[in-house]
Amino acid sequence: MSEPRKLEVLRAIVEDYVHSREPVGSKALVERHHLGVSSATIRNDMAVLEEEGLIAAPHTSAGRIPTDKGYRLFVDRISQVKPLSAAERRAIHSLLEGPDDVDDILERTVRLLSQLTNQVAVVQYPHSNRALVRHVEFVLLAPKQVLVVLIADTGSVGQKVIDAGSDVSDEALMLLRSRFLGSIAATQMALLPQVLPSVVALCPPELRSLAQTLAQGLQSLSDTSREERILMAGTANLARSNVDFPLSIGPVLEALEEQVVMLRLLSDMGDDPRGVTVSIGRENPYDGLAEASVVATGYGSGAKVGILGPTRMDYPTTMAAVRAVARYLSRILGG
Amino acid sequence: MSEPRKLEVLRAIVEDYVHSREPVGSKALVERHHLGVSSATIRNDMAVLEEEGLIAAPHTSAGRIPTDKGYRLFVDRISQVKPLSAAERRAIHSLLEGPDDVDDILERTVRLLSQLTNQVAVVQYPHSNRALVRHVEFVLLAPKQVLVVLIADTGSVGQKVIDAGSDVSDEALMLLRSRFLGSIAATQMALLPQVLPSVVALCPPELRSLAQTLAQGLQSLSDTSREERILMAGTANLARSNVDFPLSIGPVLEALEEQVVMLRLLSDMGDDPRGVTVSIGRENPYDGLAEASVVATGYGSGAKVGILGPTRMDYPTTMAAVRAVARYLSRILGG
DNA sequence: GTTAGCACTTGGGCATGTTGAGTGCTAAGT
DNA sequence: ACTTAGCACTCAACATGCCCAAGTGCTAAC
Repeated sequence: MSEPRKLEVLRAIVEDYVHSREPVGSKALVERHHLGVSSATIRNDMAVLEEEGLIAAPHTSAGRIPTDKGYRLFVDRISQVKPLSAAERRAIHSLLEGPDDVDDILERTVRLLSQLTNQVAVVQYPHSNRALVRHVEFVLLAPKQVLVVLIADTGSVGQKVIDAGSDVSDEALMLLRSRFLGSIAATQMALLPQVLPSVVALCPPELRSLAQTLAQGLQSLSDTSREERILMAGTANLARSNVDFPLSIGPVLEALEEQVVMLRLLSDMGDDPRGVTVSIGRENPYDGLAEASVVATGYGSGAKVGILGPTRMDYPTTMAAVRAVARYLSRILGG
Repeated sequence: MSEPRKLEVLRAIVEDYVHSREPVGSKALVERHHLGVSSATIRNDMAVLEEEGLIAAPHTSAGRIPTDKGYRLFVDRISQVKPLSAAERRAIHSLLEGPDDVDDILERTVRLLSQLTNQVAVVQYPHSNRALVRHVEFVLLAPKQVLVVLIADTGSVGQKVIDAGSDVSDEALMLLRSRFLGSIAATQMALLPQVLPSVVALCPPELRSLAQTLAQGLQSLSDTSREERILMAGTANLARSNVDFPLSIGPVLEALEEQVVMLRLLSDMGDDPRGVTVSIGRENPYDGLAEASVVATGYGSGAKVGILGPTRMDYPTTMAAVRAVARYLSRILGG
């Protein structure tokens, strides 16, 4: 049996199954695709594919459906990236318009991606490592509570309330503010851990403890606060595309609500900004996603965008959409 | 037939149905509740209840289930508020601990409420009308782009990128910042619309246009930005509590994703902070929620907290949980 | 290596029968 | 004027049996 045809058969099976949601048999296959051979030959090929664990039969006399492994091969070696339609391009383009507010852009991006793919779209807040410190503000909320605000030149604002331990005076805060601002303005966020200690060290002894606490606050804002948040949209698609429920949505919704889970999931995936990464079914580390696939890619300086949907999804189109959106996102945010 | 018993029968039906998820018949009713009469009598009563549109039979020889109208009567006149369990009280109490960061608190609140009720919990960002302006910051991101930051004494931070139209100098921004700050620091957010114009008027003519733009930005931050956002948690409960799917979750998820819909829904409900408001099934203005109920109440100075679940829910317990959470929230946020 | 043909398996659809929960009604009891 | 026992009736849910179509695997011929 010829190797190319075997792959061709697998491709046909995947495509038909994704389209029809029903196990596909040998006869239907030769009808819909003009492979130059008869159904009997296909049957032989399918037997081989089944032996190799690429497809499986739900019961004796039904057609075959792709396994996770089958999808994997399909994605890796067979599928061609589908070009986007003109309408889709236009939709993505319109993202370029409007205000440059990061939150706004992400919000619209995730919405767009979910509409484009009919799946749940997920986007991680962009990494701000390369962003520069633009402004620092300390605001006294209560005698012992200070609001620390860190503003980046990208327009992203981080905030955090910290407990100072003892009473804080407005004057002390003013002084520290100008000290910090003078030392770290226009430095990269990523460098804060190295710069901050020296600022603290230079403070008058009686303010050193407070300065230390504030520095910690700033530092935590620089790395954790934003990057560890995600935004999502399109959860309703889970219910829509699964009218007959091959994918039980309960566990999936749980996973989506646990930002920690999603973040791990995303960061475990490669982040080659040119190619998208696909994680299929049980390849996912999280059990609730055993029947789901994640298609994601990096954008900007390492954050992720992607979608989550049933294993039975149109990978070529989805991958194209994710990739295109990631590109535009990189361009807009100047990653 | 005695009026009190009729109500008693309705209550028994509602309680049993909520518990068992199955139509309840006359015989099962007399067995589980010691109403001092026979099943035949109950049957008569049920016929009356059906005539009045309070209960309905899914098909000829099945038990009855409550209608929206039945639930309504149950909620309004029959049900007793259930006290919370000790564990529940403890869980709510633990909300008091931890940092006073508004976002943090809301996040935890909504999580807690969804666990308490096993429903989808929703909370609206608190109204900041009575909050005072604590700080104002203008940050130049690009030659024509200014980031406007408004910080309240509650620790809430509003941000927005605005387009200045023409190039802006750092000096001009500094000047305007101190002008604005001097005029509006410690004034109520709600008063900004009245105060801001005079600040603009007092600016030097060449800066007036920029000042106007900035003032607009500040004002929009003071009212819209925060109050019109909602936070939710527990969407997975939709799938869990509906294994047999009397409630098709697709439309509900759609509604939940549309913040606008949820906001209208919440604000259309009464906001008596002592009592909770319930909107049952088709009473909801939104079609997708025809099989869902919303239990909500106000907290602080007018924002809402609540839950959304299937019409068939345990109203007394749910209402108790919502009310208790709203009280604590009011207390913490000092509404 | 491919194909036609064929026997075999099996889930799904359908028609039919049975069961049991539940009703509504009537007539008798208090 | 209520309440109740009794009974005939209805109907979803379940079960049973049957047939059919789709699909397979195998074999023998090309």
